[in-house]
Amino acid sequence: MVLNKNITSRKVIQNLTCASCDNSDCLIKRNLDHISSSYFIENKKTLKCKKGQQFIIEGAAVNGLFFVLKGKVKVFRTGINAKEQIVRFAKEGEIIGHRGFGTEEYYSIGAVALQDAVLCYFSKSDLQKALLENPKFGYDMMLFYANELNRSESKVKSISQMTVRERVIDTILYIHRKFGELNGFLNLPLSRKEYADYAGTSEEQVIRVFSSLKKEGLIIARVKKIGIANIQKLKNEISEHNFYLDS
DNA sequence: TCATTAATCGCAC
DNA sequence: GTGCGATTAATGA
Repeated sequence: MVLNKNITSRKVIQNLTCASCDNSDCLIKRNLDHISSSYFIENKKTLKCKKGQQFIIEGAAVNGLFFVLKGKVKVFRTGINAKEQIVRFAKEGEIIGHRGFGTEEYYSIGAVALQDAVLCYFSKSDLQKALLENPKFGYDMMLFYANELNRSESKVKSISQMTVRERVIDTILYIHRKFGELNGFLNLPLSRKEYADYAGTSEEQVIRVFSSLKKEGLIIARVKKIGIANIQKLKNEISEHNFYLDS
């Protein structure tokens, strides 16, 4: 585990306001017109996170939530034998730590930046007020929760019913859907271990599946850069499970 | 360059 | 399918 390296010092930047932010994927930004309480926006903090830095620690007290302004993040849970289960990956505009909202007192997940990231942080009480005062905002938030729940439910199914090979393919397709491609490679470099942690298998299995997929000409793998050579064939392999619905 | 870290592969269970 | 350990490749100081 390489986790506990960089969990200190979160840098706070002051000069970023929601009004000047251009992140149209952000739930807050999208609802800025509906949010009347200005204190809510004023109290937000913007943090910079370096690559590999952990900004949510499992078991820490929940005081608010994070929105990803820039960068990519992985969210995970530590299981027995310190095994990491990656719950999801998040990109710009997504909420992190949302399950801690409401009645939960402690984070049940950890989160680390996969690349240099900028995060917006809102306190729980401010957010609560804003949600109560703005139905449209609350509704958007609810849609987000519904989506997350749906995805997490399909994930349970995939882990219990798919073979290792299918799960790895599913993971590749998930990354592809979510982060897209750049120069023919998935736009998110991940280690084999991270693929394994998401797919619920071991690093070795991922390597094995990758090399057979490579031989079959379905993917291209150059170290951390993974490219999809034949997306249709990959989709076909897991089509009977209907898993490419999730986000 | 050298040291560290990640990726592979073979092999036993 | 799983997991250890040796080997090799890649990356970073």
